[in-house]
Amino acid sequence: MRKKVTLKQIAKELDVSISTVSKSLRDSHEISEDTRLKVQAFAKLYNYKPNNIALSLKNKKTKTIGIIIPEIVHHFFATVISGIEQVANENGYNVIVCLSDESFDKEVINLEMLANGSTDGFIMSLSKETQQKRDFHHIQEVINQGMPVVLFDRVTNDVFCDKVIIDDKQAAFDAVHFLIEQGFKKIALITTVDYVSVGKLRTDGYKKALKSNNISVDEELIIKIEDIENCAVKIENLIKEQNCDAIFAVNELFAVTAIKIAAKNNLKVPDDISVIGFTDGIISQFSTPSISTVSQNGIKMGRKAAQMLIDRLELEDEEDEHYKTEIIETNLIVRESTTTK
Amino acid sequence: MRKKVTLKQIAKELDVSISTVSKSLRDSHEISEDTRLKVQAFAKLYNYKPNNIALSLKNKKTKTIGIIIPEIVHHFFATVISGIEQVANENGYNVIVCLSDESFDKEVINLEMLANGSTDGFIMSLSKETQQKRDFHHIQEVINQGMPVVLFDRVTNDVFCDKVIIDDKQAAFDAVHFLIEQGFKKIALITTVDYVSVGKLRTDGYKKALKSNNISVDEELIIKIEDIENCAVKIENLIKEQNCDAIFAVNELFAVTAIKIAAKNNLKVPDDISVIGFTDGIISQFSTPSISTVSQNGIKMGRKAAQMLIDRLELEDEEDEHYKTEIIETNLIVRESTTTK
DNA sequence: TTTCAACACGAAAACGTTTTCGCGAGCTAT
DNA sequence: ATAGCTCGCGAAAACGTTTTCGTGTTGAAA
Repeated sequence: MRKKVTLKQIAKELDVSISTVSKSLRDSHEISEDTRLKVQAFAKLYNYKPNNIALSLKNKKTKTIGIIIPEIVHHFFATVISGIEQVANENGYNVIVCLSDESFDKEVINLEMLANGSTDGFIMSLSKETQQKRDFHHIQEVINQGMPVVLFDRVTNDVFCDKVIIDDKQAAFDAVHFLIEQGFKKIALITTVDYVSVGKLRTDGYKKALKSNNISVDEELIIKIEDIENCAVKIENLIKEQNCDAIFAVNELFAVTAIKIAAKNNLKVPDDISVIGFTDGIISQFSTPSISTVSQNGIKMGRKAAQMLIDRLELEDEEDEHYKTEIIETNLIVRESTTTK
Repeated sequence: MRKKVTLKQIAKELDVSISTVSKSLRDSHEISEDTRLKVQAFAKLYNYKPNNIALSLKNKKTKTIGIIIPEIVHHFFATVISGIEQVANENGYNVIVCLSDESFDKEVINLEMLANGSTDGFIMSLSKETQQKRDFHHIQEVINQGMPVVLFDRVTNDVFCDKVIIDDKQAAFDAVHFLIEQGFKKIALITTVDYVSVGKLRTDGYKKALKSNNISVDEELIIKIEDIENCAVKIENLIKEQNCDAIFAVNELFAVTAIKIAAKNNLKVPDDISVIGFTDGIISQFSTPSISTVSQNGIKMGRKAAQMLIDRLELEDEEDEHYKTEIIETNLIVRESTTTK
């Protein structure tokens, strides 16, 4: 087993000082060509690579970005990570991923764990529980310690930092407006409970679209799902009791479930009922019928978030407290689950 | 901005030595209760937390696991990460994720980057390109340096280390055997090119099942997909020209695509043709009809891999070269895409 | 011959820990 | 009174780097 070789060992072998070795490898002009070449040859032979940990300690920079997200088994989050990783890689950064599992405590623990020197900054999306408690002291804490944080998707106004979001309200508005344009009048909404920020915003967009088209909002047509487990019954009730002609769902799980339940009740999508989802994930693309949806462009979101974080890290000198909120454009992808009335 | 406080700063403030502070915080009996409590109170006040990087350097342990996978936007890999993260967390480890993007070069770069002190060991699944080139020197290299490596799913016999796999051949055998039991005779196979190890194994299982049931293997019924882009035409040809009564697909993308194309050609699944996929991902669960499939249990795979790696890390003393290959059991999930003939 | 610059290199500090060892003060026992 | 022991603490090394500064040797200029 050939353990990694250090500067000290090279120095000893070649009978020079550690400084000389270090300088040689960094092509310092202080070192004679003779020595320099000798050292470089030796280093190459033994495959010397500087130890990252030592460098991190010395430079007070880890070149590592911490990502904290609710869960990874979720296509949208996976795409965001993918985007972050691209930009991180292009800039010589690594990413370390922690999952909060939608738990406030885990979010805090992970954050504190990584804040002790492991990362230079964070990119995160809030857990449900955190959004519910509205407790963001842990995030404020790391910001106060001088670590940049970028929030994405599930953000909050209560903490000042860079953010990357989509215009959830506008996107929902567009989707519902599209349905109205196609001639639908009785449009139901399947959304989340209000404390999930994006759910709330999409609900707002839905209502706004109806109002601006002079359709009154019927609360009977709106169902709010708490947890995914028992959503089926609620949706079934909706479909059976209200004979709506279209459904807007705030995520693709709700959308595909609605489609399945419609089929079960002998309603064909899109002939009998049109459905639009949110998030252009695997489900929307591959289900039958494929689902018209609002594309969030997770890759772009991740890339943007990473770029903002790295910019702030490399700026570094004086930190301007001028935080930005970037809005990633969405677009409506029309597929088979919608038609014209 | 309250920067993180260090031992040195505490020592200075309290006018004691660094050693005294360190020992106090670690409840050393060498320190009088007076001093100990004083230091602890002060440390708590200033929210002292030891710097991970410094600890890593000192202990020569990072408590970090490197994960290198082909891509993260892939439900199976996401579940594996999820499983790894669970066990890592339970044991006080962090995970740092790198994506090879199916590229050999990126795999090498990532591996070398992380091998320079950033992680204690690796969990990885080979990129397609790596499997094609059959070049594993980079992996052997880090193993030689004394870093444990656990390979999962896409593994190779050419490198000696711990592995976690499913019995791909057996699982495929079971799936095809199930189809035969249901009365199907003309069973097609949609698989990958042979250098993808798991694709090859599943193909073998398919053939074995046919033979053991005295059905001859018809190469016309087997199509091998190189890249996902142009799989549709090949599958369409298959469905049109061979009137098979069932299809076994080696992943869920192939399966769902087959179903879509069947529908396009006025063949109903499962009435006209039965389909079994591989990988119990989002698609299989939510497509219509839902897809019968072989469940790989990614979470379990990830948990097992992490446990094996950590065991080896904590064993540490003498490394027994006795590498194990764990096999995660699979199970056939029967849903709507299959029926009886 | 003296002076001074250039050259080539080494010593040491610094990053933040933990841990071993040593040392002085105070006490007990002979 | 003195040896020896315990207690409480500090100095220093170690992990692997980079970088500043100092220093000795050499050669050339005055």
